[in-house]
Amino acid sequence: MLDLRRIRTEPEVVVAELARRGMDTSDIGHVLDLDELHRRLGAQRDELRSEVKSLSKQVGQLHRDGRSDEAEAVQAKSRSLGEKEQELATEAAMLSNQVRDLLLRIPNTPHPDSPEGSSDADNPVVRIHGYDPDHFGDHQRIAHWDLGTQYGILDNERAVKISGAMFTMQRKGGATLARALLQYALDRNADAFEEVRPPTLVTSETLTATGQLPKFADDAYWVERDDLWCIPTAEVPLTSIHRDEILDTADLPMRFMAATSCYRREAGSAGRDTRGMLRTHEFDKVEVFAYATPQQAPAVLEELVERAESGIRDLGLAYRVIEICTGDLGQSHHRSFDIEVYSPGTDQWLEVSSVSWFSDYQARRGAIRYRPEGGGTAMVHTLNGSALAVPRVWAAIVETYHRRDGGIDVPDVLLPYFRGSDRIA
RNA sequence: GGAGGGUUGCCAGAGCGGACGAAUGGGACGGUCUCGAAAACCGUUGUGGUUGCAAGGCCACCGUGGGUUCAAAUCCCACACCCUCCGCCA
Repeated sequence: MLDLRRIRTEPEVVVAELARRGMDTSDIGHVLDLDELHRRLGAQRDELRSEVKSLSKQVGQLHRDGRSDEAEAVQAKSRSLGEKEQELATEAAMLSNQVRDLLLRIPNTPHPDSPEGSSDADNPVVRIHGYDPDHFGDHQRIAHWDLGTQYGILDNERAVKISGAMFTMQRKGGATLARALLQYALDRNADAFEEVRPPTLVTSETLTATGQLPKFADDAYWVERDDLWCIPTAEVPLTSIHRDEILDTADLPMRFMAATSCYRREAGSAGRDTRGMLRTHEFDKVEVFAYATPQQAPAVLEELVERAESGIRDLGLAYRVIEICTGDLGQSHHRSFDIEVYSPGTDQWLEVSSVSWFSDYQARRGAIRYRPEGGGTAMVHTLNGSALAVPRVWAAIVETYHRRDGGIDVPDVLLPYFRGSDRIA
């Protein structure tokens, strides 16, 4: 959520910033109009309230003095003022809700350094590591869904029987690999991040703080009976850990990490990437997260990118880092980088990590504050990134580590998690 | 799921229709005293909205949402959460 006060004081600047996303900025004008009306009515309401209060005090005094007849007259006056105040209060509350509803749907402003662009086609590649198309042999040019079935480590046919399309099931070494990746990602970030095992069913308030609600309700699973939502990422519960709190500035940056299942309806992408594990309704991911001061945020962003990137690098996979352009930035994002792993079997770059800086956009939704030097309170900045999203990394490993003479090797860094075996299959 | 008890400021805890943004104690911060510290004493100590150049003014907030009243922390209703007991259960 953007700062209403800032929209009020420099609307042209906010509009210009939002225009970089290529979006229609007319809502800013609506907000401004409604807000002005709201403040006008609110002031009138407060004035009436103040009068009612002082009249009420008079009534009390008159009664104590035994002048009840006079009190009655004052009561009557106060009553009629109170009715008027009620009307204004109702109207003001309605306006205030309208302003908030609009504000919740307006996206974050992009960072000045976020590259200009209108779609994912414009996302610049920041760097490429370990990619040489001639380096991969024919045995690596087999898609993971074929290899997975052949070696009995992927059983999507039965996953579909159990849960329907776009669900996946790994078996044997494939299941071990999925779990090992989580353990690996947690272990390598344990030096700086507190491990958390958060709830994965959350309230609407929680899902609103990070930005999924109200606009993207269709993308999330909803448990109607209990009005709870399945998290699409651990970012959601981690961000809300300190919702409605004022953090100790000395504690910042505060870092958390969590391995959780993530649930996505993938509404609108039916029929896309249906084979294998490239797009599934449920998958596991290790998320790293931080609350920071605005001053700390840029360095933390860099650190999160470096951590996500080195995790993929140490697995021996080819990857590239791209920066998200203004037209492709998610609603809540201020600045973002994606890490894409190269899948030799499908000859595609697969997004395996997204690292983002949200400025104070989420913090304002969740009322997460700190005390800056010089007094008062201010919104913290939130940042997060996938340390490792399992399915696509799983796919890239199975393809990359397929041996010419058959079998699939365990990447060196995962050996500690494979119960003494050095083969996935 | 059933029965009962609770929810007040940073914490503990009083208040149960009118002068209560809220006693008292603790903590924290500042000061006096001291060579220094402790103790003692004095003072300060919430968040948000709006208005104002400012000083300040006004308004809201005692779990949440409604209601009664001239007036609600205080009365009524609903809901949420916490605690105890019973049931069920990994």
